[in-house]
Amino acid sequence: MPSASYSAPRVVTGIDEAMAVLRSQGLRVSATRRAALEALLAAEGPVSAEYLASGLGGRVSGCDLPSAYRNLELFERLGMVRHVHIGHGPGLYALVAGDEHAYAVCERCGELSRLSAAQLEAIRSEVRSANGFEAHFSHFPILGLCAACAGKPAG
Amino acid sequence: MPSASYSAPRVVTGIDEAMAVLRSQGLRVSATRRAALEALLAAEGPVSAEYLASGLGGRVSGCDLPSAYRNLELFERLGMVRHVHIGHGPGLYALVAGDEHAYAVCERCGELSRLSAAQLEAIRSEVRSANGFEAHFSHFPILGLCAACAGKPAG
DNA sequence: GATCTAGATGAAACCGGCTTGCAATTGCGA
DNA sequence: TCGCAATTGCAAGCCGGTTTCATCTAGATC
Repeated sequence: MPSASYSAPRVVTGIDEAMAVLRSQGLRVSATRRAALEALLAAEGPVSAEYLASGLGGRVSGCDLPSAYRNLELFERLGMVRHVHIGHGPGLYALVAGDEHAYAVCERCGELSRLSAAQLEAIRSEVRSANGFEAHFSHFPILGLCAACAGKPAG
Repeated sequence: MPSASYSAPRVVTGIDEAMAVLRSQGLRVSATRRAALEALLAAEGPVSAEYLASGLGGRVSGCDLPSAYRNLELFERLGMVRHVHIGHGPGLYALVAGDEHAYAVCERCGELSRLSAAQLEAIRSEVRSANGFEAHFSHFPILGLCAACAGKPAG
């Protein structure tokens, strides 16, 4: 599920900055959009559209699910938000952060491991020399076997 | 969507070999399973469960969709089949082949590029040294920008 | 401040991919 | 050949996500 349109990342750190981005594109700053952005800023990690629409479980103000999807897609197009797919559940959305990172998931035990920007760059450089692709690994996790499971025979 | 259970690859090249694998596990060789395996052998590349259930569009005998999914999942557990997710559509299933490979998809123009086993091994070795993971890239494609799109400014 | 209008919202229905429940069927060992 | 558990097909259901459309509202214009 590659995003329909890829856009340059745009790091926003506060609600006013985010709303300025909207206005600079001639888009409206509605109560719903403000709520969604505030929820994203308040969230501690990537959250599902449903959780966001519920106002992080009631902690902040929410909106209906289709609107959440519409706005998340918009924010993503503007480069303020990215979404990841980890596991079988829904996609998880988060504001674009300064430090890029990615996840690796063990297919056998489910262990989740985070790769730093430096580690990613080494891998990316290997892909670049293989086929010229400028890869990022932020949308899908890297799948495989963690060190512990790789040592054991296949179940 | 990592597979629920990872299993060692088991390359089968013919229908008899595949049925022997089933029998060796105490599983039944039903007409439906034989049909599914013959369709997979006849398919020219990864196919969706729906296309498989239709008997590759009527060319061979098919079965109902839930049975197709059940059997594909079984074959995957036995290591004979793997499935990939490329683009937004359904997962695509194929018999495990001798030559491992993976895909890279450009997020902007959609270009699909195949990575050889040797190229993959170089990338995998980089991941291994980063976090000890034994990565494979056969379930999700590697996403990024192809050489051509990476050169142009973000749209 | 009142008016106007395109852009945004919410409610409901819809969609595709996949799974589950269950009665009917069938492979295959005895 | 018989018996029964594994397997099947059908129908319904589930879940993540999208579309439709009438209503509402941000914000430009007067």
